[in-house]
Amino acid sequence: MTSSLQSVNANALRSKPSDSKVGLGSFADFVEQFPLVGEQLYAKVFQRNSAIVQTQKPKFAVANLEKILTATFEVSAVSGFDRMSLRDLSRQTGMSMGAIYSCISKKEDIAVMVADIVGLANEYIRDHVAKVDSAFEKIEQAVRYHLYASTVLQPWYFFLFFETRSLPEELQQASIQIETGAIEQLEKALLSGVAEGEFKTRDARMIANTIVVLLEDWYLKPWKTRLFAHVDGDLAEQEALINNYNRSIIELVEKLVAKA
Amino acid sequence: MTSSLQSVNANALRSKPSDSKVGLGSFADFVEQFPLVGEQLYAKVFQRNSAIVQTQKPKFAVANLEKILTATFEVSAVSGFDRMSLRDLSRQTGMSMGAIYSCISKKEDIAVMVADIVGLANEYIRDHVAKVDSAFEKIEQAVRYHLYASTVLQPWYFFLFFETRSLPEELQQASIQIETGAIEQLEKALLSGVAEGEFKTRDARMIANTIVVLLEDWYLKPWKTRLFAHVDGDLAEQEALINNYNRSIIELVEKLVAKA
DNA sequence: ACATAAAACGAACGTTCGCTCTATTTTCTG
DNA sequence: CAGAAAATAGAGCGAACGTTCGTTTTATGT
Repeated sequence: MTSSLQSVNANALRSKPSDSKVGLGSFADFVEQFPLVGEQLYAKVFQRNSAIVQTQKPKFAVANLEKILTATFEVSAVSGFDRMSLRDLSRQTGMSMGAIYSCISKKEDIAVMVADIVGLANEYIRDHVAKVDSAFEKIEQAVRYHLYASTVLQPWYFFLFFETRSLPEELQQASIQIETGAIEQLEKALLSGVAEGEFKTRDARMIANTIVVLLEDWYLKPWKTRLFAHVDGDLAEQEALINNYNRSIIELVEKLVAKA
Repeated sequence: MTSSLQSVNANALRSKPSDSKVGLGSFADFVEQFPLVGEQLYAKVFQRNSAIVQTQKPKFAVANLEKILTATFEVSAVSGFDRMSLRDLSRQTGMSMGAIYSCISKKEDIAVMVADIVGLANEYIRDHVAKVDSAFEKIEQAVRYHLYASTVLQPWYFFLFFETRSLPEELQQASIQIETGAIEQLEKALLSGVAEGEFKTRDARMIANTIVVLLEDWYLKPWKTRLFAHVDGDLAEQEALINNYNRSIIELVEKLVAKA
């Protein structure tokens, strides 16, 4: 019960994770700066999917998208997207069938929009990491940014993982490539660290893969850390839990690469 | 492309993994000895679920269960259990609707039987590991046995992971407990290794959790190692791939626990 | 060869699905 | 505050779902 996954110690409450000038600050800072939080998130959903969203007026569209997506996450986390009927969705959102279909045009559209946002979030991560120079810091920032983004967007990441098969075929491929892309990005960073003498490992791909599955674990099994039990609760507590898990991953990587 | 996840070197072809007297031999040995392979598997399904299986004569029941479960794995790996209609299943098995319903009594029963077998396999793993003394060997054997079992039963493990939500509530809990149980078992082994001075780590739970997610990765993402592309093919090649992945995990653990 | 019981069959059942349609209400605009 | 435009409600559509059932076929024991 004193394990790093469950307990939160005082050190973890620090929020000064990196000294790089492009480095990411605390989770609180991230939440203020990340473009896919709160109202901005659903505005972005509307903006990027105006082709499939039927409602034209942003005011209504954004509000309805929020209702629909929130309800989708709630219902389908329990029973899955396929078992969620549009009548369930109507009940949960308080919207009528017509209201829902004046916002989306097919049930599948909901899944498509989720895939789009998660893909966008991963682009942000990729772009952010590309700005970092040192190999080790690349990894540190990739892990941190990914944890932050997948905390804020936990239901989105979770949904995409489990409901990929509800997507049109082309998007299924794209969704798999998000994972392989993340592995390759980390592997590249590790290999360049080895080339520059910063790291020592023969097993870059295994390490990269380990990092990725640990990151997936964070948003797939939140009950392991009880993070999302208080999702509406204390931001400082969330911060502590993330920093704690983040540090566990980084320490693990340090041991694996025999960092110089 | 020379990474440990994808390449197979000559060393990995060895099949003498352990010197313990209760230690597990090669994958080939395991396949001969494991009670949930080939015909025995479906006989066991029938035996343990005779209460819900409608067909009485074992001869018919076993043959039909094999058809139904095989077809379920094939269809629902692509489209998910919910989207798989019993008409799909009828087409894929070559059985009529009536024939299917003279074997099972509800669609849900299929998922229940899968959960039962995976649960049983994990009991075998637990019992096997309990016989081992040394802490490090406990971990080694747990990893090896788990990889072997989840290779042989890959569609079963895969299905249970993705379709837990199709189970009755009580079994959903049980299915989660399989994972938490595995983590706790490994954590205990690690902690006892620390107590005996065999290991040195402050982070037993994180390491245990890392092992478990890597084991899950093996059966969830077989395309990463292309293992199951030749599932009907060369046993020696499978053996090599498993040993390779197994060794990657063990080496990783050795680095993490600073083994004495 | 026959009798009996189990198994296989497939059309049909009631239900629910995703989705559409239109009368009505709400919101925006001049 | 009037009129146009947009959004809504919820009944209704055909299709597909899981399941049932009366019947036929097959296997088994004598």
